[in-house]
Amino acid sequence: MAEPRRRQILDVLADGALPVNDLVRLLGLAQPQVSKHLRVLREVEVVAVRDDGRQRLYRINGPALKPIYDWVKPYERSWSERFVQLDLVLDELKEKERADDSDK
Amino acid sequence: MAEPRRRQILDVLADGALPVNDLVRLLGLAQPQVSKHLRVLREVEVVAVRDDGRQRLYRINGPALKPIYDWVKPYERSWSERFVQLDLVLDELKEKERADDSDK
DNA sequence: TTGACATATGCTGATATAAGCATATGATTT
DNA sequence: AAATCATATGCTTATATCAGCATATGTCAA
Repeated sequence: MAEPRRRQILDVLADGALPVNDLVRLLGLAQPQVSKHLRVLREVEVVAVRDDGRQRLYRINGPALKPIYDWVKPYERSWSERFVQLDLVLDELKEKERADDSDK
Repeated sequence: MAEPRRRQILDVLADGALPVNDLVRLLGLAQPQVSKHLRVLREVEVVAVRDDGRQRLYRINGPALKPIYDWVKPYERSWSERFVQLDLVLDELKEKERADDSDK
């Protein structure tokens, strides 16, 4: 899922479920490649399939993304505006301190 | 960052900045490996360094994780309790429907 | 400045992963 | 049943990535 093509596939699927061939068209990749990437995504369960006649509709499986969310969430704090500003100030102070030290 | 060792490093750093050798001890990896992983993490800016005497203190750079957060956040909805329950019900209905169809 | 400590980099071999092509499987229409 | 459409899989080659070892760079202490 670090692979850019996978991200791309997921981004496209974000707008809703799609059959494989639509993905092929939208991404400009060869069909086998797309199927293989989908296989990987399926195995990690970040994507789900539903058979629809001769097509197979792929959609994003939201819940599978929860672990990622949980992992990143604690850091949300560190980029919320107020804290970013505060960190900048602290960094500046730290720099100043270093400068003072080397003056000694 | 898909690499488990990187995740491990980040998890350890989550508790605060650490010098390389502490990471080596905590992770049980060889020092060069750790340095290399840190290099990668540094390049992606998901980690920041501060020189401290002969040590180099590494810490997590929260803001670099924001893009991941932003990407995953839209799906938060899909695993929040109410919706998960709803989805389960819908899936069951769908199954039932399939069963009925094959009875025909 | 020499020695010891902390960290980084270069190189090699092993392993994983993707692309590309051919082809298999499975469902649908006639 | 045959032809056709949609998707999946097998195989090969090219490329990326990691571990491990040796060694380089930079910093502090005596």
